[in-house]
Amino acid sequence: MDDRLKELERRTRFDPAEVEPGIAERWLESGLFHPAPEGEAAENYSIAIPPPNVTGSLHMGHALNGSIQDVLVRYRRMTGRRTKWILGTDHAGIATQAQVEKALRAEGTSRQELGREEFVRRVWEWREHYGHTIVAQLKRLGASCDYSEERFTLDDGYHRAVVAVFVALYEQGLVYRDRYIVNWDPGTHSAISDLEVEEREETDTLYSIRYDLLAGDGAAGHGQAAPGGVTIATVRPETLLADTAVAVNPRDERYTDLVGRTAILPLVGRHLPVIADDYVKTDFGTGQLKVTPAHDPNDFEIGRRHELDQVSVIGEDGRMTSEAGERFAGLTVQDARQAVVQALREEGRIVAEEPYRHSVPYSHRSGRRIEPLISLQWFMRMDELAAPAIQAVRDGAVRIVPDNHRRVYLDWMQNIRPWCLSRQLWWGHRLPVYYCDRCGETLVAEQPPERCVSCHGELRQDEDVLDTWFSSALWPFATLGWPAQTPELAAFYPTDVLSTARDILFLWVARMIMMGLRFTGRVPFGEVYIHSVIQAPDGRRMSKSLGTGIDPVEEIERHGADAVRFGLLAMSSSQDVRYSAEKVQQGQALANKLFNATRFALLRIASLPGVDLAALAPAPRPRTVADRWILSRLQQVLADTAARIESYDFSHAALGLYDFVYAELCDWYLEIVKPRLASDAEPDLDLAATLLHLLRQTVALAHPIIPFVTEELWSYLGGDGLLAGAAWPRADVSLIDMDAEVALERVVEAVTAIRGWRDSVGARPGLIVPARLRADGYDGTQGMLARLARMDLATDGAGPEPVAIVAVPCGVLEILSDDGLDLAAAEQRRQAARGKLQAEIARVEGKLANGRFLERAPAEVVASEREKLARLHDEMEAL
RNA sequence: GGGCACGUAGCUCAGUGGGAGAGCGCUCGCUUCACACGCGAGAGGUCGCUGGUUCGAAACCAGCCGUGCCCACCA
Repeated sequence: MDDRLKELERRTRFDPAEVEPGIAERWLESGLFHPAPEGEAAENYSIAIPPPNVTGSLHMGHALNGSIQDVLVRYRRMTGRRTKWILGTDHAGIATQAQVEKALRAEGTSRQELGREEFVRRVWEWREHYGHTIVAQLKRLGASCDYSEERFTLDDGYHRAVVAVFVALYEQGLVYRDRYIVNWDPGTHSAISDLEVEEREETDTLYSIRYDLLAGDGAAGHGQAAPGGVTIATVRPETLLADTAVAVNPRDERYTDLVGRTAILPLVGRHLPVIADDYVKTDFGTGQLKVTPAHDPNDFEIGRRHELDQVSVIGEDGRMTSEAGERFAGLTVQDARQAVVQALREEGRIVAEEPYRHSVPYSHRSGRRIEPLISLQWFMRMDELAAPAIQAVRDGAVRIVPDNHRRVYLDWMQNIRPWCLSRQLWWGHRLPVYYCDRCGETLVAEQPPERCVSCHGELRQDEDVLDTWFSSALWPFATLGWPAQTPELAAFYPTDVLSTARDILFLWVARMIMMGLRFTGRVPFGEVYIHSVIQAPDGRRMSKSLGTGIDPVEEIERHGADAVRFGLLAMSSSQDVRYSAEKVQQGQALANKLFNATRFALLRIASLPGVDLAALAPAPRPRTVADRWILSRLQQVLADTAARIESYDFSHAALGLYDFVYAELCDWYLEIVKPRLASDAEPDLDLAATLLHLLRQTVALAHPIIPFVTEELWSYLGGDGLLAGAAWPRADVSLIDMDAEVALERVVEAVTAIRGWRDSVGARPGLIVPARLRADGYDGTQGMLARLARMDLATDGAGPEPVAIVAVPCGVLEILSDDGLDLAAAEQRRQAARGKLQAEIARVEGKLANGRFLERAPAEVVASEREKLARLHDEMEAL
């Protein structure tokens, strides 16, 4: 026995922490993860990783998606495809800037103090320091990304792609600048897109407020209030200061005579035209609406329709502006609300107050309440881009799995709205937009122009940066060198699949499809796989702030990367799932089981007299029915696993593997062949070759799911090179043997029945019980039955009368001695079994006595029920 | 307001038209010469409720109850 085997003999457990890092290192050094950019995308296999935030660390979502993508990538690599998993990180504008600003505050400084250039330099420094954490964690997970070509959404090449796209879209008229109402986030001090807003249900007070009408429409008695007036309802009285109209529905007969008159804004005295607009609901409140174009998205639209003035009373700092009047200027929105209510109350204008439940917009980024404001921003018109992206999903050029997300995608795309692209941040792709202050010219260009083309004046670059998702939208092709037509682009674009959770379906996936089609003329990926969201074990969101997060890295340290991968894959499904520590445990157990099964087989084979393990060629050389059975089962699990991986059914792939290794390979096959491996027996070279073959195929089959332990075992099983680069074992239909499967199923059932009986009569585990088998279909399996059930089977049919009978498939086992058995104890159990059987017989008999059943059920179902009844009667007989 | 899921053993989940399953937990028994992160045997379920379709429903349909998520501009 060589030294490695001796060392293996001492390792009674698989210790992940001991071997996993070393194996990861060997993979990286092998170059297997870095394919040459050759061939065409159609024959190659590629996945672009959803780029994690550069400041982030691995969370459960990353761990699950990393496991999923790695299964796909490792499987394809083993099937011989040239496979590339494109890796990189996202600069994550707001998130990263916020982190660095926080650090600066801790240092007692701020980005304003440092200035833009220095601040950006500091962020790059930060990225250098902390930006590699998550990549290192992906390596630890075993993710077989192409680490030699890590991209970053802000590196030079990527920036060129972003600028080229922005300029092109501007020239095509899709990107434009507008003073428009945006979702202003006072927390990040920036506009954010609709998708970054989350609505929260809150209870506020709904105030009904009376506005006077100008007497005689301002003709006579100028400034005098007319009787009656209008009553509006609002939850935001502070915005009243910015009202510029009152609106009613044109079909609202109560108010037709009001239209065209003038209301007087309380506290301010501004004259407000009463206008008619379809937006106003006649059945809500009084049917009279205050119109505040500068602070409400709906009112903004009404304002545009009616060319109303825009008065802004809330500033970007979330405080009231001077436009709000001396009395309120400088107050926070909250304080202003109280102050306005107080003032209105003093004037007796509040006619009703009631609690009101409604949804309030909050920033997904900062958690602050969104302040709708009018602001000069860059936008992108989406309808023209959406049309082909809708078509691509409709006609299947992009297939969304599971397909219930398809409609969600289509619905959203069909109602798509302009995208606010600009962000008032410093960290990101600065807009390639240059203004001439002298003549007002706006230039949009890839290269910064020297001077204004019109007047040769000085140019000033726009201060804003692009929404991070704008650069992310280019990910599948910008990472491969686009706009240059690189070999990488030819070899790996379009990618094959995009795997992600559904929360970024619109934010990212839809935009990639639109941009991919627009700029490469092709879909960026053929399939989108939407995976589960892993919730905390109690069903809540996993989040740091709730304290419900579970750190996958800690789990890896505790249980091994294989265990975590297996667990996450086994948990995953087409819907959200709770984190299951048991599944991880199951994965750890599987790794250990496989390790020990291999260890056992190798050590036994090596100790067979005259056998040279190194010279033994693995091959299926079945000699017994059990050999034929396990080889047949192996083919089935090979085919199943391949099919399940290809159809994104990872939980069944993982659990099917577990079942094969545990139940069939270890519990039955290895137990059955143990005597044939006894070192004092004549060496069974066929068995040795078969076992080696079996283990090598099993380990290869399991590799995409649990790569570390299988790689480790591969080195003992004499595989050439690394398993990560080995061939996937294809199922061989010629090895499928239904006769052997039937025979073994029968033994398994019989042994299980006999063990149960033994337990019920209190037979000591070591006790060999004399018995006689009177049953069909046990040719070639009697020996294993006797040994596994601890029976001494009589060979002749005659002999003593049985003292007890045990039912087995297709017959009975007669027990010939009651030594060491408490037969009476079995009685209760037998009664229970009889009761169960009786009920079942009654059920089947009832069925067969039902004329309608006989008449309408398919003939084969009736026949099988008849057979079943006969079998049940036999079993009853035996009992 | 609209949409998508889900409700099966104590827990987490499979099962999509013909005798209710797994892992964990629980009970009992085992140092059986790979693994005690092990082996063997068990207990435990009116498959949310009510109707319907069907010879037959955990599965298909409808309604209800409960839970989760997404989308949405009624002040």
